[in-house]
Amino acid sequence: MVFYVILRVAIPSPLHKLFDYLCPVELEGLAKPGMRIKVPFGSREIIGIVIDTDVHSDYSSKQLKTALMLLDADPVLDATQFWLARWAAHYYFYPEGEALQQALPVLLRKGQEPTFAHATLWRATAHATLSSLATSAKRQRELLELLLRNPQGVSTEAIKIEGFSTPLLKALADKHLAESFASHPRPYQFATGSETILKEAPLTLNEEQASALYSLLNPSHFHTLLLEGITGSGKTEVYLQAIEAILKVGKQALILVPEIGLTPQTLSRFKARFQVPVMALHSGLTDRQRLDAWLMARDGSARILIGTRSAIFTPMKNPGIIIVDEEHDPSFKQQEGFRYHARDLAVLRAKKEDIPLLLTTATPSLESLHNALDGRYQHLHLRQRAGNASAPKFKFLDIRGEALQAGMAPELIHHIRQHLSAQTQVLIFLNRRGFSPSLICHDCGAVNECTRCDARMTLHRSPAHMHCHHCDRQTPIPKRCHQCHSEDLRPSGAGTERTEEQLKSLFPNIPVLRIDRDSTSRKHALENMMKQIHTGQPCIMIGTQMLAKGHHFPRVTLVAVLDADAGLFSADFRGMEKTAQLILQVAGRAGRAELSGEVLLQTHHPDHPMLAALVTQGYEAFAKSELVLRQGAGLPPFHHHALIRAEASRQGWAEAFLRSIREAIETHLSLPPGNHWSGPFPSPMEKRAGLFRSQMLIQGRERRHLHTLLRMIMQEVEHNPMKNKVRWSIDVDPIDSY
DNA sequence: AGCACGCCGACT
DNA sequence: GTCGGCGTGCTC
Ligand SMILES: [Zn+2]
Ligand SMILES: [Zn+2]
Repeated sequence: MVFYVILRVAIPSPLHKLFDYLCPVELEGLAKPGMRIKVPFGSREIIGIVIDTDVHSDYSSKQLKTALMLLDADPVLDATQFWLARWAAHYYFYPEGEALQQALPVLLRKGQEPTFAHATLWRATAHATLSSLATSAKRQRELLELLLRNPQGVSTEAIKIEGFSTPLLKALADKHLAESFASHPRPYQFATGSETILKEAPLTLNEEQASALYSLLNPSHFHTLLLEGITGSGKTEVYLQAIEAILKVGKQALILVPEIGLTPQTLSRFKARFQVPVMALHSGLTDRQRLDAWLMARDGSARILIGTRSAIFTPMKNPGIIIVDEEHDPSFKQQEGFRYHARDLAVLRAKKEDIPLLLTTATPSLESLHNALDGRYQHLHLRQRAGNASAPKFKFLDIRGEALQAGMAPELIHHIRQHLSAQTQVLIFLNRRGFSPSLICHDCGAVNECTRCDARMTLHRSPAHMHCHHCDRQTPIPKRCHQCHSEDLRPSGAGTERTEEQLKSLFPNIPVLRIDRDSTSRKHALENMMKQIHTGQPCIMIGTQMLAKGHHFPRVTLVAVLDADAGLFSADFRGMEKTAQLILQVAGRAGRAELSGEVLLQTHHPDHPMLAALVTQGYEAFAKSELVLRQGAGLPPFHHHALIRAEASRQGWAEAFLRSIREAIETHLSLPPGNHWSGPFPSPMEKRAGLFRSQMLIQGRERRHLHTLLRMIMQEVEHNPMKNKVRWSIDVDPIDSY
């Protein structure tokens, strides 16, 4: 009898299973979990990840194919990554092979070696000293310093990342102070022990900051600190100093920031403070740059790693701390495919690696607040504004019965005029792009709708076209009504373009800057507008969420929110929370330093209890009463949600599919306790991008029982004859219900 | 998701 | 006749 060694392999395919292969004799003893392996799969050969070696298979050795080759001598995925990606795959019901794949840089998925690009390295020549350069040659001296600190060589790439230009390097080379040599090891390395960490001195902490820093670093083991502080309260300084402390003991820091938060300004803040290699992991990197960054993180040479959602899977050799900045930001939850929440995975990872986790925000998510109130997180506040700046004054502008001009009440326009004449800047927030959200026939009332979605087309003027924001369909602006052929088509409602136009005509001598995705899509457009704003001259900014995140406007004294009612009566139970967070975030742009700010909220509901609580008692009071409502209604974070979505090309198919799943389970199986199942019902926007959508919601009192039910659903889908006619997905802990 | 296999319409 | 349309089924 022959014994075969059998390998269990995760294959990147949408199938929710693992696959077994015979281990070729020459690979016996070599294959380890976390290694890439090439295997035959159907008619092709693909790269999978070894999950387990020497397993028992339900398939006979005759049915099993033989694995082809190992791609790694050591696991590419370290133990933490391997565990985290698999844990997330199970928790979010995503195929393990796909999840593991997403934890790897693209080049490794394609089978490339986990090595740095062949690079030209630079080092100082044997006789080079700083005194060989004139004191006036500041940048050259800095570059030479860098080279002197790294006698083993620095790659051209790393020199550029540090902000030195090629001519600068050439100047040193011409003076025979620097020389190049070929190699392909890591492009960057600091000798441990002798490294300089800081480039600039840290600021002095106030008492609250100092105690937050202390709580974060003590103990140095796993614990989660939720640090709540308004803009300008110095949260960043706290974590910069926490990073400094962990760098001093030779460890690395991982910082997650929201999708629009990874700006050059954010990065320069770190680079200005720290001497050590800072790596940004963002969508602008080439596959090669991403792999190099990943490798530098893994071998410990990159000390500070800043990235968006997917950076949670970046390996670290010496993990010291994880920081999730703006922890409430929805971009930490992936909205399609592998629907993980990076903040939640950060908790898991920090626990696994036994390091502190810092969550910072001005407006905690109710999930995090709930965890803090339950004692799972420490919760500290920074209540003092830096430089003793006074908090902005909030005021409701009751717009009931008011005649609005492009979304603005006369009193608002009056306020804008006042602030501008005081030579300060005004920021207007309207979370709606385009000129107008609908185009209506004045004679018959017909609305211009998207043919592929249950939604109105948005009118854009620059450039002029109709645009569906749900499926991206674009058409010319119609000249006549499609129903009655009238030519009297009128835009109804205001978007940023329309408000911009109105402001320009009201204030012809004042620059009006529109900041939204459309106006900033051209390269440097945003940068140029920011430059103009930072001259400090009076101006009006009108924009969407883009304005609310990341940017600081010290000369702004008036912030106006045109539609504070946006989330008030939304079908989504998180609407109120999202609106409150946005309002406070926008308000945080006003009145820094010596100028005090004013925040005007245009609303039809100045007496709405939640809105009033937010404005008069602050976010925390608001959030606590919102938590009470959630608890009463059995909503998250008290109960847990999972949303089963389905879509199909024909109306009714998606719903029929979901219904048959539900019926099959309810008639043949006994349900785990504590779950409340609702639906299927049509999605809030039933038709979108030409597909008809339906969904079911499951609310579970206990996670394990909810997951048991979800596993039953997975099983049932496998055998369901309609599964190929629909696209479907499970969303665990969904953050919206579209 | 890929990819092959297979069974009908319309093109050289 | 055969090229290709995409429905159906399978991947250890
Ligand atoms: Zn009409
Ligand atoms: Zn559409």
